Amino acid sequence: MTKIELTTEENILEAAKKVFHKKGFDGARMQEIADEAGINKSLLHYYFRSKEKLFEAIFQDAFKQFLPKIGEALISNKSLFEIITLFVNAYIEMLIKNPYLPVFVVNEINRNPDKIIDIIKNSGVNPIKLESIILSEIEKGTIININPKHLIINILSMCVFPILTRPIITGFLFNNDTALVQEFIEERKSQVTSFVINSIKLK
Amino acid sequence: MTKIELTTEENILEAAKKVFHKKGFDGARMQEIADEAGINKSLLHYYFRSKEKLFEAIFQDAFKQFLPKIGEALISNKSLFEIITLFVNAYIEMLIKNPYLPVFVVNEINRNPDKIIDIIKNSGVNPIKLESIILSEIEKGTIININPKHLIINILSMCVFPILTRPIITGFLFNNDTALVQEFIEERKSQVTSFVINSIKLK
DNA sequence: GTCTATAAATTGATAGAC
DNA sequence: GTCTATCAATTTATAGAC
Repeated sequence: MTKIELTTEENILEAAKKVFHKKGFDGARMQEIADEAGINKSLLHYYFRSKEKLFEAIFQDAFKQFLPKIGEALISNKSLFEIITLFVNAYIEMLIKNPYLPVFVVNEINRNPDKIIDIIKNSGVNPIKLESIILSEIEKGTIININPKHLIINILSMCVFPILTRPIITGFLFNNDTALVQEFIEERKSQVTSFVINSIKLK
Repeated sequence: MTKIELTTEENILEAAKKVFHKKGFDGARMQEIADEAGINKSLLHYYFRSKEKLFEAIFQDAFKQFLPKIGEALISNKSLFEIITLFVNAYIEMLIKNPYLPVFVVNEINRNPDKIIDIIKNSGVNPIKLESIILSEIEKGTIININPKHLIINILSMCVFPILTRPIITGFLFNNDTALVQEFIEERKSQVTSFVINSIKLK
């Protein structure tokens, strides 16, 4: 970890991310963000006009990161199985590094769908394009006939859900042994990949 | 819908459930719960001592309901495939009827894991017992060799995730066509079932 | 740009009449 | 049991000195 000199604005954004991700909009306090950033509360309003504005900045970032990116995995004509393998590994790895991200995004979107829709519109994010790839693989006869939307949701579900419910899993499946849970989450990368491929490959 | 005469306490609990599920603990207001119940704010404190106490009552109920119950599906020596089919159908059906339940539970548990652990302990809920059934099926050679914990999480993931992320799915996969999304969620029952069985059955 | 002081509004909770 | 009135604490936001 290199200690980099941050501008005040970057400093605020980092502190706000930490607090908003952990407590959500309703639970977060401007005072706590100021303390976390080591500055005065008024400065928050000086840089961002209101709590809402500051939140929007944080949420946009979080949402973009949460959205599945298959860009890198798509390069250079890889097979669907390779794409799935690469994506699952990269996505779970990102989620491990940002454990609060899924709860934060999912919660805020459900609590305030209307407000969020506007934020998303302004973020210029595009829907994923994996669907057509899956369809062409079905036509080619590489995989079984399956509704691409369901396949996509199946994959995402199995990546994100364990992160979302980690505290419950820890308690109920692993008797609060956090080391075992960490191992379990790591295993998901290979487990999800093989579970999916096993289900859609032609016999 | 039959209009049943409710006691004041039941009335409060119903209103509190509605508000807490939708807004979470931090977002919920005692005033709003009182309005929803058509009573005075002070009465909330008369029946339940504080906002926290009222919340605990609601959360315990929600958590119990959220926990997968395979009790009914286990009766009378059904095969694993039948158990999975019955469970997935019943669980998704329950989630459709309680769309705010998963976000509510997942969010509160992540925001305040310690507080929640106590509540869970007092609720007397037991860990699920599907694991041993899966293991015995593997020994019998009915299904492939798979880590039961991963299989269980896979199934739960694919049931719950679409409900949790419904607003995002609506926007990105269905261009905000809510009727299509409803149909999609209904399809999950059969899609998840066959996806799972397809993956674990011996070829 | 950054701080102190304070306003203005909200909210959980209680006291007390009926 | 139910209501009115009100307190006490919190919290976002602003005014103004430096």
